[in-house]
Amino acid sequence: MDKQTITIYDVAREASVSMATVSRVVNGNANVKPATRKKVLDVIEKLDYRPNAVARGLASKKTTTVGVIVPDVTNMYFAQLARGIDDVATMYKYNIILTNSDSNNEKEVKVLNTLLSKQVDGIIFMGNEINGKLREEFKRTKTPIVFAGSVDEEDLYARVNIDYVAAVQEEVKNLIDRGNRRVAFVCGPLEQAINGKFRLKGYKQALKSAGIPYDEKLVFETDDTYKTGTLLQPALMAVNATAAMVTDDELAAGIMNGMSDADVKVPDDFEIITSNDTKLTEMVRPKMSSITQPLYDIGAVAMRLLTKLMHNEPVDEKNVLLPYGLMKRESTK
Amino acid sequence: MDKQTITIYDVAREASVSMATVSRVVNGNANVKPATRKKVLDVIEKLDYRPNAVARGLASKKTTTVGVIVPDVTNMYFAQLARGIDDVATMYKYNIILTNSDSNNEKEVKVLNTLLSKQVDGIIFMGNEINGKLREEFKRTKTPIVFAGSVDEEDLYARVNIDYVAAVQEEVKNLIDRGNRRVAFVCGPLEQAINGKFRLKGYKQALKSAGIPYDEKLVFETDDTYKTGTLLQPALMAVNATAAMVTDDELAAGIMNGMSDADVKVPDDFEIITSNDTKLTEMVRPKMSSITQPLYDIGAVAMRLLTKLMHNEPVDEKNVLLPYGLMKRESTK
DNA sequence: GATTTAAGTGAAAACGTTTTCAATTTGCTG
DNA sequence: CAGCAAATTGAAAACGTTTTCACTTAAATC
Repeated sequence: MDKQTITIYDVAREASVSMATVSRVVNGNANVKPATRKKVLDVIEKLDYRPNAVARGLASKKTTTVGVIVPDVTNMYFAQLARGIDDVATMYKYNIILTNSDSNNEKEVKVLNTLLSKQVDGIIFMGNEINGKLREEFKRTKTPIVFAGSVDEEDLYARVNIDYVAAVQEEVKNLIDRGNRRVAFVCGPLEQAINGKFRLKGYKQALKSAGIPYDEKLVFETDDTYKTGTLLQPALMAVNATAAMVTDDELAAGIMNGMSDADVKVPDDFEIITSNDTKLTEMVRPKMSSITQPLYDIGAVAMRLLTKLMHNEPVDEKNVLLPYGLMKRESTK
Repeated sequence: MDKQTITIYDVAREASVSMATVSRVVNGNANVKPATRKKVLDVIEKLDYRPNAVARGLASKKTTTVGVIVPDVTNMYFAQLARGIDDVATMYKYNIILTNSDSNNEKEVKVLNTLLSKQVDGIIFMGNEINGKLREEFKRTKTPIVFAGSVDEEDLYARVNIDYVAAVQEEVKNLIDRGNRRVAFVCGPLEQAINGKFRLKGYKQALKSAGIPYDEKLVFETDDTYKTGTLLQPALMAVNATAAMVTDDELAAGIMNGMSDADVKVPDDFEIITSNDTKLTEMVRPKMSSITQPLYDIGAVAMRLLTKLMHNEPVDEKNVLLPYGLMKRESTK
């Protein structure tokens, strides 16, 4: 407990300079005579002095730490985003406080507040349902926030995404063009804007363009889990769907395996296209065709954007859309 | 920038008490008259005061933050551990600074030092090669450290694992008993003690018990990636292996898919057993048989152990071994 | 060599808490 | 109602930095 810590004051005394000077050399301030700098550096080395980041944070009001709120790191989609975030954070000398929210609103609010109390310099938020309470909390803080892979209907916050509407529309169109008249839309909670307002919109637009009436029975609102996917086959068959546009890879994998287990051949009897292009798409058999998103980059760009915000640099566009694509694998014809 | 923050002093003035009293009510200290407590609480509410955790950390020398060093969150094995850690950390009011090391020694040392400079109250380390420099750094800090899913040959640090030797031995024995005379051992870097000293030992012991001579050609040292796994089929066939004990699920999935793509039937022509029992084992086809490890629990128990260390509570056993098992799925006969 | 300017340095005041210690109140006991 | 212990409170000193401002010193100019 009584660890005798070496402070800046010890260094100052030992090098017979003032704390201010030590602080200057530690922070690479130019206004120090080379000779003094060397002297101080030597003492630092000798005493093995390590600046205390907490004290530094209090004095400078910068913690070089950012908060990252994620639904669940255990989901590859978010894990890959998180990795992108951490890598560029490290690049800019920031660290990340990572917290799992389970997309639970109460937890999100709570964790946001503890992050703010810890004086993080910025926040990256993932999660797509920004309801009243949470939005309020977002609004009252001056700490920069950016959303990663998460939409903001109100267009208030910086964020980086792909064009979900266009991507889904395009792929559903492809499905239709290949002869599928009954394309299911299997998604996570519709309350989440990314599903309910964006992807669903793309789905509807594709139907409309093809002159196919929208049939509510074809949309399946789920919880985005593998398990749920495996149980969906009977329901999908019951509505005569011949293809599905799925919004999550684990969910899609579940559906696909459920189909295979029920002897429904993918893609011959049922086509599946998924949305996140995580590693998983390559690991399952058949490999899943997917909308491609630069997951790592979404995280990386979001973090980069956040550094700009934190340093008061101008940002040209706060709604960043990264390019998407289609990776045709084996779950579509 | 000039965000007018409400400090404890503002609250004290407004409630006409001293800072000390405010501090007491904020920290739930019992020695406050109920009436004063209420008065202070009201002012806190009214002013919307939020304690500054950085100042608090400086004064109390506790940051309620722990550092977590992980090779790569993008690997499900670690993601699941991390999730366990975060959940119990939250339970005990801690937050987690998560950093990816890529098992790179230089990065590990660097990140450890920045975590220490940030005055984390404890550290959870994942990674299995504790070489000179890193070990040195570990030794010189008084900050509690626990290893999660990571062995320590020197038996110095608290850690939570399963009995890798026994688990591997048991499963290799099963493979042999089923008639496999040529069982390959496919692992990550042998430099890492968990592979080179523990699992390999179990493998050798199983061979020995069965009177099968150890053949170096049957051990494949890899980098634990899916991609590498997919390329291994020819080499495995070349040495006439009929089964493989694999140390990582993604790697195993790669091998299995490589086999299937080369028309080698799993498990009829080649049996595979993997080691981590991540979600992935259920998603691939055939589903992979695996040594089961309570991944989430390893993380959770590690964090729980760390809280004890941080609070100077006695710990009965610093080398915690959680139970393992075997989940027979479809990649073994 | 006197004067001006720039470079280098230090003293001390923040930063927003916790914590120690002493002082004051309060509640009991007899 | 004196006397004492217990319960409440406040003043002020940490905690380990950064940062401002004024002061020296060294260099540059004429």
